Amino acid sequence: MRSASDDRTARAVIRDEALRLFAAHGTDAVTLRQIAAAAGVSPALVVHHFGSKEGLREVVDQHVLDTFESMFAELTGPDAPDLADPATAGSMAESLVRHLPADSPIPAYLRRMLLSDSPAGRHLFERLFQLSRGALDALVEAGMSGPGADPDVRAAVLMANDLAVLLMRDQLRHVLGFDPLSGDGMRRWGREVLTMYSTGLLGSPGGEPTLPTSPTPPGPDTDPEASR
Amino acid sequence: MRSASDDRTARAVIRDEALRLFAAHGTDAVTLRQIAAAAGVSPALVVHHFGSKEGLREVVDQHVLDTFESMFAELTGPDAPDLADPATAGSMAESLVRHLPADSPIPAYLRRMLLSDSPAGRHLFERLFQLSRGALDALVEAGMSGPGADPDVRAAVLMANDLAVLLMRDQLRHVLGFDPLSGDGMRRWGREVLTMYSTGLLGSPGGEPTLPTSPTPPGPDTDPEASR
DNA sequence: ACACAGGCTAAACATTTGTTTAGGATGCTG
DNA sequence: CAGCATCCTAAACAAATGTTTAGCCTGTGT
Repeated sequence: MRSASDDRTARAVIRDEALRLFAAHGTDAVTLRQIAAAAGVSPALVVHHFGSKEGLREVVDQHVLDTFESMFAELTGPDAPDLADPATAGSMAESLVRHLPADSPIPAYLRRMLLSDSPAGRHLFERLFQLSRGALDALVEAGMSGPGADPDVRAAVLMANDLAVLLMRDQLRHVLGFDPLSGDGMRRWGREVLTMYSTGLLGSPGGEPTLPTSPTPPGPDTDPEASR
Repeated sequence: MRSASDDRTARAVIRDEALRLFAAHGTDAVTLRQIAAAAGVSPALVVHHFGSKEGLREVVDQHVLDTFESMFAELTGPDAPDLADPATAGSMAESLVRHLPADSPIPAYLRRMLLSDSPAGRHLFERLFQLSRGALDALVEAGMSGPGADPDVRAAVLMANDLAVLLMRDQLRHVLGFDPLSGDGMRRWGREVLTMYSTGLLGSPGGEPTLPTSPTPPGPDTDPEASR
């Protein structure tokens, strides 16, 4: 529901409530009457402003995509944070929740877009893949990663690992007991991931006395084959 | 539609077609009339056999869960394959598609279960987490992995990385150009993941920065590393 | 032969859905 | 004030959905 004093136009209120409901339950599961009720207007007004439910969905889609793009413009823009600095080199999912209020419905909405096979979802996924591909190149440039046997696949693996937290956020919170996208959760999750990225599963993290003997991984190979 | 000679009972045909349609489009998006048409029966017969659409959904759910459990019984059973052997130690998602016909709707159905927040989905996720937790213990026991700073989180990270391929299968196929859960795709994907798990992103510390050119085409099933 | 049970269907039903229609209120402009 | 555009609503509408009703058909046991 909206508060009594709200400087947003009714159109904006409808759009925001639709975004919230779509993110929580999926576009198909939400009815025009639910949206209208949440926005405090009549169902007919929703259609009046957006033409149809599909029209509303497209406006919400674009609104979320615009937010997404403007948020990542500063990550790839002129003064982008240094990817080589492990303090700033967070995951894409982390960057997302860090730039948004904690109760923002946008991460959940992006999750639904990524899981759908709509054109918008595919476009978003391609954008993220480009982003990951560029990030891998930057890591290689900085000497923090090898290109792998197949750089495209390596970039996809890194992206998949990253997005997995966003996609399974609720289930992970349930089994782990904390939200992996909360401030504290991101630290705990990120520590394991960074350890894995830097030394693999066997690496010797500082301060773990109970580790088995094996001093350093054999490191038998780097890039046995060229990229395709 | 069903072929003329089909030894399954109509009840089984309905269940199988419902599974296929549910996996492809989601339970809510599929109507009783679609299921009936696909099974070649009347909508009323579906209700006659299963009471309601919800009853049908529960039967399909249980059918898929039974298949899942029986499939993983042999992975944790008396003569379980050796987790320490890299030739058999595939991911959970891999094991799934390996034990199923290529056109089975079950992976897609499990995907939808994992992404839903239904009790069945949560239960399945917990089962997978237990499985992953046990697999990590076995890896540590075999000296192939450290426990990490936080074993629960490490097990969750490994599981998330694993399930990510299942959840984003279609999108990954779209950007990579191949199905990461096909036989060939699993090799290409698994190679990157195993390299990462064993040595991290940098490989051997003195790794050469330039890509060696190699005429070797993709396809050989030789594992490049994996000490053993 | 007869009754009867089970697999099965056509048709109707109640509800919900997105959408349209017709018009009310309010404020701005000549 | 008159005219008019804008924002908005109540009510009706058509289509689709899950479900119920009533009954057909076929095989089987007595």
